[in-house]
Amino acid sequence: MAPTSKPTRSPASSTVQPAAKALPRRRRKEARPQELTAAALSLFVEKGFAATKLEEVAARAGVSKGTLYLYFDSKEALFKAVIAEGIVPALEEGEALLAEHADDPVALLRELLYGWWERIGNTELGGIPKLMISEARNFPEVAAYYHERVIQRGLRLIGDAVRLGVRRGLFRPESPELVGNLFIAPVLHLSMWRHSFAACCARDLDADAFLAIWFELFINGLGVRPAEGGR
Amino acid sequence: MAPTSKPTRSPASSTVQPAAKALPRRRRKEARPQELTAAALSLFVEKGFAATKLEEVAARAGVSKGTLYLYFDSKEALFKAVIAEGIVPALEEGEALLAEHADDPVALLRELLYGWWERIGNTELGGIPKLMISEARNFPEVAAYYHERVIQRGLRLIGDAVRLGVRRGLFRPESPELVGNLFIAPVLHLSMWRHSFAACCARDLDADAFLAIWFELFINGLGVRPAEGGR
DNA sequence: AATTAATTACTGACCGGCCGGTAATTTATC
DNA sequence: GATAAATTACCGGCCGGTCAGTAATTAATT
Repeated sequence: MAPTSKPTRSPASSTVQPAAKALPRRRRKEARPQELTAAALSLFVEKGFAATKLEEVAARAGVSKGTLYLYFDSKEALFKAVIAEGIVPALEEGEALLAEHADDPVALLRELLYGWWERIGNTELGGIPKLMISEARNFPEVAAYYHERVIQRGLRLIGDAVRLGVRRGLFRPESPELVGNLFIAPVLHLSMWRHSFAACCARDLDADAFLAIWFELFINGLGVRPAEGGR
Repeated sequence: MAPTSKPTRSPASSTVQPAAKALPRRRRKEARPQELTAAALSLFVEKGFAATKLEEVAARAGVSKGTLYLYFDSKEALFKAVIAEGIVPALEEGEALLAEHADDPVALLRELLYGWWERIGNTELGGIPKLMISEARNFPEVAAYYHERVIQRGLRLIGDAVRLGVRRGLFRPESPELVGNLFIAPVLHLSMWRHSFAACCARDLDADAFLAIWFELFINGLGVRPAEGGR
């Protein structure tokens, strides 16, 4: 970390070294942006946005810092590109599921849950929720960008699925917004755990078991009840 | 964030100014540590650990940076003191509830949930979960400290409550560790939301409604079912 | 009680290293 | 040899941590 205070003793190499040894210095204008955002993603996820040095990003992409500035105007611009490229496609896939399973809200939610896990949570992209939560307050512009293009869109999708279930009399009629937030909270917890404490000093959770229990508990808990109440 | 890149345009004042105007320079050896940890807590919560400048902490405590170093050896030492002072007492209170409600696991869980919200979540301390998740990987020593003294202890407490309910035939016999993580995920989500997006560019959630729905859904979902299954 | 001596809490200027960003230069390609 | 691509050298500001010195307080001496 380079921020205000270095991690003092970060485990990984602190010396910046090129990914590959001095290659003959190729020119590959087309491939550069992707290589840079890929390198940036893994470093942002690993150390956070503020703590990641642009020189490292460049080195991991096999390029010099100056080259990075040929393709991105600033560190924040690079950040936005990482988000746009990484998350938005997966979100579109999720929206396709809505039409596909409109007749079965429970199956839809299950597809969304496991689909998210496979396409995002269980991937390098799974570090993005932690990244955004961590940096939102210090980089409001990026946060607004993410909130508008990812969070609102994702919550609308879940909310639609919940409304579908309510309309069919499968779920109790609670606020779709709150229920949507409830639905994602445990999976976000899972991915954030993996990218924080589990990455430094704690056991990881059993993801498959966790998701299975959660889905069952959620559907069971939201379902219309027989007679008695938890209260 | 001071780290590798400044927030560039952080909303708040970036000029450091003393909390009170130049007082005659009092000497208050006894009160200093508390004043410093209090100032540090609010700044850490507001901007994160790495992004908080020690000069700011000192200024908010009405003291100079040099004085801070008379009481704490380093920035990390200050961090640990903030954690220890802020969270541990509340945790002890929670453990007292276990004995008090050993006969009624549902009531126990409700007390733990709402107690946490009142004593931590709805307080300045509510920023600590986000803080720790954000900084864990870059400051593994502090993370280990927090994991050992707060997380493990808290999860053990919840796990005990769940085991109690299982033994009485109220809850289905799922892994107490996973169920414990499930139980806390939404409340952590709530407090982290408040200290990230809600603090910069999104609406806050209705905490009371959120907690009520969550508790009902959780108890209802974990309860032994009649016959049919969600799958 | 007044003066001085010794102690201790506190200050703020300063240092060294770091990193985002820029400009000058070199190398590749046609 | 002209142009585009990439590198290297460099700048300026920032911040954790240090330290020589100052102000407040207490103790000793008369």
